[in-house]
Amino acid sequence: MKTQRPDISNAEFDVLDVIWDDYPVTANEVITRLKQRKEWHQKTVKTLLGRLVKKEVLGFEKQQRQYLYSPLIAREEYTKKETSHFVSRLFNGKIAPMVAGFANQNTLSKQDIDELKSLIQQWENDND
Amino acid sequence: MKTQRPDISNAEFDVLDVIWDDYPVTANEVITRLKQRKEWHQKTVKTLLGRLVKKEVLGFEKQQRQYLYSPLIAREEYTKKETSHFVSRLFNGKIAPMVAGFANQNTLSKQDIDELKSLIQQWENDND
DNA sequence: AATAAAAGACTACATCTGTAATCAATAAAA
DNA sequence: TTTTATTGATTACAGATGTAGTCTTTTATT
Repeated sequence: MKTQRPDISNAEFDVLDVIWDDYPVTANEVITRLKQRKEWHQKTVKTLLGRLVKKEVLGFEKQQRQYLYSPLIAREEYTKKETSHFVSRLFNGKIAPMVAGFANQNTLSKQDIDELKSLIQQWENDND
Repeated sequence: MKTQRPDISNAEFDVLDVIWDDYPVTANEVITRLKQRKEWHQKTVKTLLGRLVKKEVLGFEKQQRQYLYSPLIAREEYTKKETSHFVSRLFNGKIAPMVAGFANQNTLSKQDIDELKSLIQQWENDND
């Protein structure tokens, strides 16, 4: 059984993303949060919420007439899987070339470097 | 003008991927290469080639009755842009958390670590 | 020369996506 | 209590995508 990733579209991801920030949330709160970044009609957001529920990416419980949505997948789980998938498709599963490409396209800060060093340090502690 | 990424679908990417390996190529050669990894009808491959041409991701020149296809975008260009986009969407543009997530999901080899170290080394040489 | 095979062009069609509008049920307001 | 507003459910619809099939034009074959 291959590790499966739920198929989340771009628009759906934007919705999920603000829900991960803090949940459970009502549809209205989601709409409000998205207003900061997107120019979506509320109906659009509701459609996306419905699709995420159908895809079993979101769950909800009723609070009177409204729903309180919560993610059924943790952000970390999702990003880890997507990253593996991405690196495996574009970089043959090799992380260094991806970082190299990123560094070549973007500017790395001292902090980025320090964090990477720290990761390496940790790996070396675990693997001596 | 925002840096634009040509919109290449998953299936289209698989086609482009084998073309990047070596080109120019005829449709038949592309079909042959893809047989190793996909179970696609040749008509399917031809459709994808046509769509990539329409999207100006591939160019071609006639060789008698056949076409010889070549990419109009370098693999490196494409992967760099996709990576930036990916990291910015899923990790707020921060590369270290993405590497951390990857490392947590996958096993890093000594070679991966060495390559990362080397990248850091290089950055430090350039930024002292 | 008539026929078949092959290449690309065009067409097909179900599903997914982006982006809502309408409908039905219910709660709030007048 | 009749009206209105609000919530989720259902429907809409064009363009993208996966996955081919048919049509037209050439080039091989017989």
